[in-house]
Amino acid sequence: MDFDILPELVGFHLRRAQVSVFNRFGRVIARAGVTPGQFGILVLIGANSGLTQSSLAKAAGVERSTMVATIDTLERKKLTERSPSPVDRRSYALILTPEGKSLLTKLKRAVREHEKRILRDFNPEEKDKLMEFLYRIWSAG
Amino acid sequence: MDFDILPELVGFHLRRAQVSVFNRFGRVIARAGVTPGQFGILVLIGANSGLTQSSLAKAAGVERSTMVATIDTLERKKLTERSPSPVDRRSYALILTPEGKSLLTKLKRAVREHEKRILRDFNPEEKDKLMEFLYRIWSAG
DNA sequence: TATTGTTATACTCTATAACTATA
DNA sequence: TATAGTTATAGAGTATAACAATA
Repeated sequence: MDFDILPELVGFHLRRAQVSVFNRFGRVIARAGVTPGQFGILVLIGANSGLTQSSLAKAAGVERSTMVATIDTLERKKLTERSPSPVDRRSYALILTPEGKSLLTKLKRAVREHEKRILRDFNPEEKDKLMEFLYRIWSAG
Repeated sequence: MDFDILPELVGFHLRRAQVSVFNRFGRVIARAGVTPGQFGILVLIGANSGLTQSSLAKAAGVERSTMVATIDTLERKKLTERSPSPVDRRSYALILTPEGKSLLTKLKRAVREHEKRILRDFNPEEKDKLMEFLYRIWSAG
């Protein structure tokens, strides 16, 4: 198969690497019943307890309406809760349940292991360079 | 907003950079009525004229059944054709129409311009390093 | 008037399983 | 028996537009 110009394109390599990493990460955490996207949401709620769905949606880069089903799913799994906001009766203060906190701790360990495997033949300087390159591509967007 | 461990994860930066690049690329070629995925398919057909849907699906990393609708779409746009295979009556020989060839030439120019913009503050050594890193991540998967 | 969460709806991308016609 | 293309179907993931409650 001739891939023509594709192997010269950073977009091609970027997508192929990202799909590969996401698939592997997805398999690792599927055992815990969550997806890579849900992991990200749990991290954000864990580190910003009491935030609203709107600010969470903005941080995750999706619409408010999209976040509704995401939070519904996490609530059904008993990982998060919509607690009433003390200051604004329109909104909820999102928090992790004890089970959510406990699972998040385990997931963070799993993701660190996964990252080590991804970067197992990168030395520390290469890892720094990679992170810097990816950050520069994103921030130029 | 506290992103906690996310900015330490290569998976996070990889995804964020890829989404950013794909969105920008998508806007560039949307004027021509095609998506990034369809661009990739056009490149593969262009460089491997007469290939079958099955081999194309395998190269693109999707199921045969998924490729049906993709080719239907490109055919509706008059960019590709299912011509009869001279050797196997079960399969088609996929080819670009003259319009498909002409559009692909323009799209390749657009993607090269787009790549230049993405990498505008990468020097040649950095670009090589980036491509190498992404290739290593994918090939280790 | 503006914002928060929600619903209804639709569209894209993907997979699995079963079918048909060929090989 | 096995393979190429297809269909039916389902499930993520996403967006837009409109709505009620509240600010």
